[in-house]
Amino acid sequence: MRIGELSERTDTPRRLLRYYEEQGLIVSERCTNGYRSYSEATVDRVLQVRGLLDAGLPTRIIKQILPCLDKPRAIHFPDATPEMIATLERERDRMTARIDCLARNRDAVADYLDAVISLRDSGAGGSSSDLGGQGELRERIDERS
Amino acid sequence: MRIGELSERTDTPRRLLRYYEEQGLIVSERCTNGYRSYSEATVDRVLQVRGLLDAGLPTRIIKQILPCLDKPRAIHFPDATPEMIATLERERDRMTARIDCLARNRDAVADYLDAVISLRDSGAGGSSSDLGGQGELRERIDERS
DNA sequence: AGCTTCCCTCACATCGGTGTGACGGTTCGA
DNA sequence: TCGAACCGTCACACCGATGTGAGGGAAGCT
Repeated sequence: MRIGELSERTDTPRRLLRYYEEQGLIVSERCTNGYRSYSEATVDRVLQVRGLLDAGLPTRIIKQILPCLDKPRAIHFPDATPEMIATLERERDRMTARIDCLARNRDAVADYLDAVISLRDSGAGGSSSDLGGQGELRERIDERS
Repeated sequence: MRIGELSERTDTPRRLLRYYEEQGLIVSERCTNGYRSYSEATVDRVLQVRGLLDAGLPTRIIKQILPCLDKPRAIHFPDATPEMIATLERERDRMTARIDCLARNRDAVADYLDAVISLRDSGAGGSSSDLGGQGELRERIDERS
């Protein structure tokens, strides 16, 4: 498939597809005219890349973890140098930290929404003040990195 | 506490603390000389902000969800306009998507690491090829946004 | 042939988070 | 009283992800 179709199917500007390729996140072949040609699998790859980018990982890191993600999860581990392993372990832990932070805060937002919605549905209209209501709000302390 | 201490305790450049304040993510009082003065709670707030920033949320969004996160989780819902609620719901869902994407990929990295390490420990030294080994690698397909 | 639509490369612009330094005031200990 | 260490504002610079457009081929329709 050419870049236009890939762009549509992934909802990603062509500009960015070329950029991702330049950063080594996706690959393409070239037709006899210079057009880029992508395999079907690139669609998922692009979606994956964009998800990670959106989750705050820089292209540099994404590029490093991509080899872990290759489709048939074959047993072709590259050289797997100790530094490479250390890097992956570090990134795995950073991802875990991100997940925890996001989850905590998402839960807080969700709780807030649940409370405000049940409040609204049960009649009470106004804004601030009032203590000693019937809706119990559990504590939620967050910190992190 | 003044900005220097906050900076040390949160491992955050003063520059950024001022920036976060400018973006409305933290607040400060001012001493009689113009020095900023922070409450103890600001330490956690800064950590929280940095965690979210690191997880890919822009300050604009963080600012919007912060009211949901206030410490005693009091019942002082502000006006809570419908648009505000809609925004929060959207962000909650985006955070969930991020979490899922990160978790999937983190698990893939973790599996890869487990495999490569157990392989190394069980003797086999080399690089690529070989199919039909004893370490079963489960499939792992990811996509997303 | 001409027109439209796709593709190419190149390059400059923007935006958000961050680094850095200039320049000046305050606090405090030697 | 001097100097070090702290604070303030302002402003320019950087980097990574992204937008945008210029200038030019290639493919396909009519």
